[in-house]
Amino acid sequence: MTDDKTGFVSSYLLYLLAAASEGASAEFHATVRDQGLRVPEWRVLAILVEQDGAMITRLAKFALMEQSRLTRIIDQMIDKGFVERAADKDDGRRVRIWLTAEGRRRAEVLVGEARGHEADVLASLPAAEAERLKPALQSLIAALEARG
Amino acid sequence: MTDDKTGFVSSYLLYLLAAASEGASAEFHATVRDQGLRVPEWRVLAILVEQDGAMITRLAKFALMEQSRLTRIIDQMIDKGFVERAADKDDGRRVRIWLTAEGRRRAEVLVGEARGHEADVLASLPAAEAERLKPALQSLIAALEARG
DNA sequence: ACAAACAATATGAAAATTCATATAGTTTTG
DNA sequence: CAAAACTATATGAATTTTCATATTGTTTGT
Repeated sequence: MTDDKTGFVSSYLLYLLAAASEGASAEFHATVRDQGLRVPEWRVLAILVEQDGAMITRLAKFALMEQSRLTRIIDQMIDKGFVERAADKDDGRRVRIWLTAEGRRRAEVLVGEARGHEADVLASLPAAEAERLKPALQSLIAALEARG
Repeated sequence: MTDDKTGFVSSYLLYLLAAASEGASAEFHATVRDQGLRVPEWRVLAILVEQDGAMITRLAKFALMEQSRLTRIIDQMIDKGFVERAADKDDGRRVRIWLTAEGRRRAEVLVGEARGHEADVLASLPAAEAERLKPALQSLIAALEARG
């Protein structure tokens, strides 16, 4: 960050993406930790709010993490009383994860704060740029997916 | 990723940033690993190509990782013969990291491939969007830094 | 209906990461 | 100039993450 605006790294797309992601997330992650949650737990909760009962594999894909890691995070979230495991009755291999009442409460509070923080970040950009940012990212993500 | 284009998460700025970063990086990280390097090692090499002799703290900031983690990664890179440690002679607390010949060779090959991959990713976007992507990210990063 | 191929999750063991703090060197202050 | 405050790096110990693979259940092909 400090100086060196000319080198390879500081104008390299993958670095810019990582730095933007890191920088923006760090702000909100402080809020998450203040509420006694770890970042991966917050990610799972956020997904479940709208996809309650999702299977492990799907959660892992969305939360951008490895399946075996997610499995262990779910273990912890169960211990903390945020979610529950339940076997899918049509396909015994599948395990579906459901929010508990407490989990949903926590998730909803955080989602509200996340929306606020997002608005805040976007507000710190020129309006024209703020408007184009999310579509640009969505289009990049779609392009990446399209290449397999 | 699969469906659900409407929920909170899939249009949440921080998620889009993380997903774009993850998705784009995953492609290139395969190349990095094929060359027997770990991702954090590649990050350090890329920075050193243009900031050889940087101190630990600065490297950590640029490589977006914690100092104590970087210290251990440097240990490994020394063992592999990619970099060397040297105390700063003006300030004995500082440790500067220098590329070895082998380290520079590796770094340069990878930087070349990174440029190629970046061009490739940008080429998979409409030209108008490709053009605006990096400036948009730089402006976001700057805005985030400005808020401290 | 059976074997083979496949899919979803879990788990052991090794390795990496984090967190708090120790250590060593430098600057500031009274 | 000594003590206090600070800065840069390293390190122990606990925790997380990864990687490979085991386990369990399902689908497909014959």
